[in-house]
Amino acid sequence: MVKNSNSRREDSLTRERIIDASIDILDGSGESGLTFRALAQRLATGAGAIYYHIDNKGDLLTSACDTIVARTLQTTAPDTTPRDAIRAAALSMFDAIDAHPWIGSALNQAPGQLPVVRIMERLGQQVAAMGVPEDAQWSTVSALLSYILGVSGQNAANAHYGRARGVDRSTFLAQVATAWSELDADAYPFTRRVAAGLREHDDRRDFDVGLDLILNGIDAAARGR
Amino acid sequence: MVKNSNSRREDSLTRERIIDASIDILDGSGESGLTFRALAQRLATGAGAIYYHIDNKGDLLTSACDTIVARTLQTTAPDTTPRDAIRAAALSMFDAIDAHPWIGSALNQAPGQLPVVRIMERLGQQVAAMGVPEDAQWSTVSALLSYILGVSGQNAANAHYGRARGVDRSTFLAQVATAWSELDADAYPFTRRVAAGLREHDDRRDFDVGLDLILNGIDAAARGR
DNA sequence: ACCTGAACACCGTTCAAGT
DNA sequence: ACCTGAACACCGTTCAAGT
Repeated sequence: MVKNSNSRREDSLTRERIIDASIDILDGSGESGLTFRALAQRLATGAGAIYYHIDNKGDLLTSACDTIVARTLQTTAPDTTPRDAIRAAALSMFDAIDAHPWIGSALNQAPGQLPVVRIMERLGQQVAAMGVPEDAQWSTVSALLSYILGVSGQNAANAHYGRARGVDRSTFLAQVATAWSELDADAYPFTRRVAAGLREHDDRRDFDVGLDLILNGIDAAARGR
Repeated sequence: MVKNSNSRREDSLTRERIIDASIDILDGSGESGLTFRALAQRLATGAGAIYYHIDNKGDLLTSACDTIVARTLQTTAPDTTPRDAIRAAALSMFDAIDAHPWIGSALNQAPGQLPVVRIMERLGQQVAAMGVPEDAQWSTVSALLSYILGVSGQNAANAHYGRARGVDRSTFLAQVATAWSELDADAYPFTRRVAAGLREHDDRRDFDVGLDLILNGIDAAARGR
């Protein structure tokens, strides 16, 4: 903080600048667009220079993800009920993944790493505040976290799939809906029944409803004994 | 079925043989071990020959995953309560992912594809049997599916991480636990408190508890109105 | 200490050529 | 119809050489 205050040279290579450039590339071209060559070109440097500041590609992706997660959780309302705080944090994560789909994939590749821990910590503090007994807090938080990461991963995969095929999200969902409606009627009655509605479903609302289901279960267990 | 009954030539290349070989490689060397070159060598053929039977690597991975998922769901007990049937299906999926960690990753890369649909269909039929009203079935199934896929993905990532570092699962978890216990005490009280217990936690039991939480929420909602 | 960029050891995929 | 295997267009990562 004190010494080496601001980088005098505007173009000096720092870990922060590398991560910011990575986020730009990831937002613009998706996960497959982030290569060391593309990154080096954007930063007007050599590919090898990046390794002076970054361990490897996994480190780069996790750090970029962590920047977004930290930013996202920071801007979440603090003084509400624990349950509302969990919901607010989860929904703001959903929105962040909607805006940066690659995060969903990055989170699922970084078990126990900082970005996941940030989410876990937020959940854990609020689960404790909800009155969940101490010996049940871990599994409760795990359940919430798994649910959030599961939705994240699927959203990321949907975005990735759509991008790869060069179609937008809704046309991709329409293709899936068509495929589902053509499945065998005896073996897949539920999937066929649900296929038609797939197009007009609101993912964010579905996420919220599922969250409510889990929170109800937690509340019941916390009050139950 | 009728014509071309059994491949006369023991070594003729078929889609099925390719997928079986892929499963062997994935089980033995993980996702990064599955390359077209390694596969071609194992099948004593050229790399390009595989493309005559398989669209691309994604298709290959999804198909290999689907083989395991189909096998897994097939061997699940049929005549129990809907709730028990959901639990049995989910736990057998957990065990399958434990045995073949790459499935967790494959499932999360194949949204709306056959292996995921198989799980969804199973869940959907039992959710309907639980008495969940029709207009709530989709979001209910989505919640269960997201939870299962979330746990899958994390298990797969844990296995992948461990393999990459050349350590087994428990030493990897021990490393994570150490890192967690060294986090800032003010910012990460929950994570630090939980770090010590990470080593001896039973993932399968945690998964079961979380599942119960969601199923309780579903039961309450189904009876509630 | 920090950066350069060629080189290494791989990938998935294609495609002319074979049978 | 099915297979071969060289070739193409990439990757992440390393490392001698520069400043």
